[in-house]
Amino acid sequence: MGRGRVELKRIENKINRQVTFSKRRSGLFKKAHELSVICDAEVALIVFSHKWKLYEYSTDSCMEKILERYERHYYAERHLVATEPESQGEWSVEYNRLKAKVELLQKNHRHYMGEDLDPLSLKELQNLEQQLDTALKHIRARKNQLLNESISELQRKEKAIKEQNAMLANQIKEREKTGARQSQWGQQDNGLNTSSFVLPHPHPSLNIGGIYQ
Amino acid sequence: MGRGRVELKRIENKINRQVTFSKRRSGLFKKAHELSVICDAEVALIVFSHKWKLYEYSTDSCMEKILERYERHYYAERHLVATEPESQGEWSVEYNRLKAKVELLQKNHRHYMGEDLDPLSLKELQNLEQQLDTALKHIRARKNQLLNESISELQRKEKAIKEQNAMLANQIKEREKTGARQSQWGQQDNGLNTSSFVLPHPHPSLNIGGIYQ
DNA sequence: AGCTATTGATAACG
DNA sequence: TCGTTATCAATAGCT
Repeated sequence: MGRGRVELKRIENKINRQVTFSKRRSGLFKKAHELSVICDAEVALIVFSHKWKLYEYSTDSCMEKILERYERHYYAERHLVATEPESQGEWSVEYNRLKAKVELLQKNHRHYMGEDLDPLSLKELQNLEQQLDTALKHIRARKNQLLNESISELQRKEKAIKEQNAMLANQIKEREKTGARQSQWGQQDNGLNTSSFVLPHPHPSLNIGGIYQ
Repeated sequence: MGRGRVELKRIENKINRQVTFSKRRSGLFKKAHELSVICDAEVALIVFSHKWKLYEYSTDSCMEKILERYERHYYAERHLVATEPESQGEWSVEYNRLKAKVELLQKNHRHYMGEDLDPLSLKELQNLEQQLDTALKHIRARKNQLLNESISELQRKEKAIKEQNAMLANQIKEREKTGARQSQWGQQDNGLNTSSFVLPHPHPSLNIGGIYQ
């Protein structure tokens, strides 16, 4: 609707996208409200802009109730009725809500581990694939970041140690010179006590790929 | 829209309400999807019919993620203010156990989505990477299986339709022959009534990758 | 934000 | 439930 048809594709122009978002969002909210009133339904609608700004609509302004019902839906009433006849107090409601949530999360998690895929549609599989692909990219980026940091740290340490080595070598050289001079008068404390050669405290282990932390 | 305007009021006629609900619901879902794609937004839409039947749409079929983000918007504050001082009974033990479980699952899930990776060690990242890699293999295998099944089905259909075409072409040829013969005696029913040419019922759509069912 | 030309959604009906 | 069509509503492109 409007001048010229619109294809189902992200609008690249930022300004245009923002304007369209604003218009369509209010249109969507209006339709959601109409559905809820005209057809006596409960509707919950959450929208995040691409900048994570939140917009929400819910029938009777009662989002929590609807979300709770949504989460409990997968747990079904069988548990509430059959397994929990001892609904002694209001806590059982909250408890069952949590229980439903756990089940939902676990189901989801199995999918994320590539299990129980049979009930998923092709579209859902494709979404899952893309989601995991993106996650994998993030994980690998973070891993590489850690590896690079470790490498940099190692190189820094290497450099420091080399410098220390050079210094030590220098000191030894000087000592030899002094020693050679002093050997003419015999062995005695030359004023350079051994503590001068003690290495600084070692760097703590970098623990690359450490198993326990 | 439609013949005659609609006022914002519950439809009393049950049948009408049901029909309108069905149509408007799919319209709303379509618009929600369009908004999410065209404007690069995240949308979660939950609808309960007045008989508590659940319908849902969410961007990328990832309702949990959006709801979690939604809850984080508000629960963040609430958590800081009210830190459950009402440990009234033994049930709170079980309840808190579940709560911890939920939090753990959610934390885990975020990691599986490539979020909140900073606190993870290199070793943990590598484990996660391998896990996701394996999951991705399973998901792609399943996806390919579905795709191949669809292709086979399409080829089967194609073959059937081709055979039908050949048959129809044959019938037409025969009919022309008969028609040519009969034209010598004038136009009359040749015994092949049109119903002989009616195609069998079409195969239902395979709905490959269909978003709305 | 406001204005239209258009397209899209859908109420009523079959 | 499904398709069609007359209407009305939403909105794309401009200003």
